[in-house]
Amino acid sequence: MLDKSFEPAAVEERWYRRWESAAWFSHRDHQTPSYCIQLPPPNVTGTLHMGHAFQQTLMDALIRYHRMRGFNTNWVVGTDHAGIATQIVVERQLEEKGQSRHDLGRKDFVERVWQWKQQSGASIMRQMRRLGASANWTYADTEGQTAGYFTMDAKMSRAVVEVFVRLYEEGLIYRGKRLVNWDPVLGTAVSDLEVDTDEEDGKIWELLYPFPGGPVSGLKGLTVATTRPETMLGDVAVAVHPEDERYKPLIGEKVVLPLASRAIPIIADDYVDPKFGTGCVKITPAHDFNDYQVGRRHGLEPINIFRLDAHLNDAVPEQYRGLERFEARRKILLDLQAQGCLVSEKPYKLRVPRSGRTGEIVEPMLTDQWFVAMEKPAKAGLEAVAKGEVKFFPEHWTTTYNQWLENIQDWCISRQLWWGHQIPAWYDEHGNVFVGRSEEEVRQKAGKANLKRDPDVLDTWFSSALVPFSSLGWPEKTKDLETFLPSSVLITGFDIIFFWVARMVMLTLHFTGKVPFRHVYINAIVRDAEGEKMSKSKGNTLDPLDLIDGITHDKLLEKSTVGLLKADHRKKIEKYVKVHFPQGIPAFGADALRFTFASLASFSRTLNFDLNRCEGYRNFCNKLWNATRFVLMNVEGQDLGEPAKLTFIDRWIVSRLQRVEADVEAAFAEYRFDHLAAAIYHFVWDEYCDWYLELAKLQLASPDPEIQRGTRRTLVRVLEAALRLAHPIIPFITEELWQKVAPLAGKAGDTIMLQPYPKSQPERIDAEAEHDMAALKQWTVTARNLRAEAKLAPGERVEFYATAKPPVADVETTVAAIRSLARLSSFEVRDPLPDHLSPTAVIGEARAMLHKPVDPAAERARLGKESTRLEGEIQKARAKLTNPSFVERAPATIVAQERTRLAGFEATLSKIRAQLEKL
RNA sequence: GGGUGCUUAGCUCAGCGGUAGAGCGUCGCCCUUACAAGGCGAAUGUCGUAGGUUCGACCCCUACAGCACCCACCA
Repeated sequence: MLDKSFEPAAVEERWYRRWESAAWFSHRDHQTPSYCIQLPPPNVTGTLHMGHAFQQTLMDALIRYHRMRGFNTNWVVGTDHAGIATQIVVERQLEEKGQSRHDLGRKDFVERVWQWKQQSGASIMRQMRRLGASANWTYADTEGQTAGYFTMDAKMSRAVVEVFVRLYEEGLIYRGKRLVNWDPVLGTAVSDLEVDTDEEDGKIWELLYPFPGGPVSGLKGLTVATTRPETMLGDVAVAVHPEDERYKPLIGEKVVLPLASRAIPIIADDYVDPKFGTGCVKITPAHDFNDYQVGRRHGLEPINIFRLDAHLNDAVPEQYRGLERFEARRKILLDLQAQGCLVSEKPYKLRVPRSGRTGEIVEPMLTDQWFVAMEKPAKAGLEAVAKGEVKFFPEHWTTTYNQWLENIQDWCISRQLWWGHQIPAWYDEHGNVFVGRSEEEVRQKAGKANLKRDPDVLDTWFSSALVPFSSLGWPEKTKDLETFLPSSVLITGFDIIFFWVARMVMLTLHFTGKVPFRHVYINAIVRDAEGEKMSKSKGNTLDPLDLIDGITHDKLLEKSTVGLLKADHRKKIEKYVKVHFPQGIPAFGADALRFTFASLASFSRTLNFDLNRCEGYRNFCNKLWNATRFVLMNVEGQDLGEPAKLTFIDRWIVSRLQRVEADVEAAFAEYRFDHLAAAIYHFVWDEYCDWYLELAKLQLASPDPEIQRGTRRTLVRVLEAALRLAHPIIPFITEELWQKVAPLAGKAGDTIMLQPYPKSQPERIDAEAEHDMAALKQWTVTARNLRAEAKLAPGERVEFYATAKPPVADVETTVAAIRSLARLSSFEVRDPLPDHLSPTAVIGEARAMLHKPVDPAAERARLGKESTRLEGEIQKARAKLTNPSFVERAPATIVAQERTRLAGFEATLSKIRAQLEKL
């Protein structure tokens, strides 16, 4: 006997252990068609958030669905070393102890990060398991932690080195001194994508650069505008537009750079917009991307004025050396003012480039870096999508992908960090570069003993980009590469289309000639119930585990505010938690959470996570639980054998089952998880529970044992199929219930997760049964309406009269059902209806009434309202039908349908009018 | 500057060239032995605005407005 309500905690733990220890998550032979998903490897920077849980729910649903359909499924999982992000996490930990990574030294620091990685990686994998992820934990599990791969493990690292060496040998990786985005706090280059430029309030200054020989035609000098006055010390020219009449004569002349007392040329370049500001632009090639290009065009040598920590270096006049950049700005402005060279200072909105990781303002910095030439790979990447080898869902993301690849820049892949794949390049004492798979290989190639390895590491996305093939054993020619590449679908967020998706396409194509995946499903971004971005500082983040296990208000508050430094943040969060979670969060269980995610996964861009929805789906789980409980109570130990008779009610639910199975299959095929969740919900609750179970109660009481047997068989078989149907979304509860139901349905097996997925059988769709059931429902609902109208006492039963029998094949069964479901004491056909002042209604061709006195005024009001509605409908339908162009041009079926509707409305209206007369 | 998405019930969202839907919430009545995490019933909408195409538009087209996001080198 099942418990009275569904308690997820015990069920979940028990079944997950069983599934995993039985190795049911592993891929199978290579005979059957394969279905493979690559998990976007979570960063080992902490724990999983709602976005992860959402993605993983969808992936697991797809994997379970295809596994049940007999595919050789392989959900390849792993974790990402997440270079910068992880290094920062560990550096912060050291900071709390008053240490820096330099106190430890590189070797010990890296050792420290590895320790952290073990801890974080383990907690991530625990979370995924709690959610029910049927991932292939033992696949590519080099470190033996049943956690899949780690992007820095030995095997993955080998692939990284191999790719780097090959790209270098092909000339697609090169090293050079370039202007790159520099994070002065981290002391590393970052890629364009890792820089966020937001508009901020700042200032713009106008500076006067005087002519060396005194005023020229009334002008003291040229006035330039700048938002970064401190960079003036690195200026090498002033540029004007070549066609600008004001300055044309001055081109080739010089101005004096104040403070630095250097003379710099006036040059002409199209880049200058003569209409903006004064039409003169200071050129600082070493510290501005545009100026760098201008400088190159004019053969001007950049002057680097910053040290790597963004303090001024020795290239500037002595009084400024060593100053931090903003301190330098203040001093320079003061000095310019003193010299009369500061023309103006105005407030200005400017776009400030900040490092995505530290929030620090990045400094364009001339440094030696490694790059991947992207032009050729980008072309291939565009082509693969254009040819449909890779498809985006929703499709419009293709535009985003294309636009980025069409304007791609070379990718700076070197980072001046300690945590990551160290670049396999060595230098001799002359600075010559040697790239190879190992120091030994390089020594031999170079013929030199004294080599020094490049200290830099690779951008973390470099190794991520290889995952589709490196996780399958590349560079070995493995069977798995043939089987699981391309993978079936990638499920990921739009924020990493550039970082990751595009780069995987390019590099996988380049090294394997295959695309990495056939489909890309871009999932919605999870927001809170009000549509606000989830962020720690707002306190509106949710931990998926808290939704599964529940959490008290106090604990939640404690958790949300831990580690917060700012007092006003703390206050805001306390308020948020108090308002939104006054009672904390109840334990919804993993299934309810998963069902919520699925039902919210439409193709819209954001997903507002509403706790109320989650509660609704927990209730759904409980409904399913109790329906099973009912079935077991009525079927266990009872006769399920032949001969059995099926009524139209039995055939109806079987017919509905075929339809929902087809709907679910279609929804899976187009990644409409919301549709399939709704289809299952509606079938189980509104059809099976609300109607079939209620009617089954009657049939079980039938004197005919064949009807009883038929009902029991139908109850059990439909439920068993429904459990399999729902399993990919709600795996735990369906497994628990299936174990009890399956034997009764004549099914054997250790687990539901390896059972065949229900397949719609169109030949079992029964139009007659559906029609008759629709009539049964309609008559029942009408009778119930009349009951409500008549304000009957709770248990009160009344007589029911109708002018005709329900238009069904099996009148006897139908009438008995209506009597029972609408609680009628009798059902009699009388035409005309008895002359009582009772609530009446029209059902199709028939009229019906309850034998119960009614307040004439209330009844008049109700019928009046109904007749007004009908008059409106009639007017609309008539207007259509009297419009010749509608009758001529609309399809015949539509015209006929409209005629039928009109006739129906008119018949109903006349009956209602007759009743109104009587009142 | 370029691009994308969104605008439908109080809230969160589906939807389709032919009768506007769901969940949650709201309002009645009911503890009817599967389930009160429940049952039965009810109310609620100029489908952002203005045009156009069409016999017919919430749906297709155009413009506009508002919201959100992405990309881009204007000092």
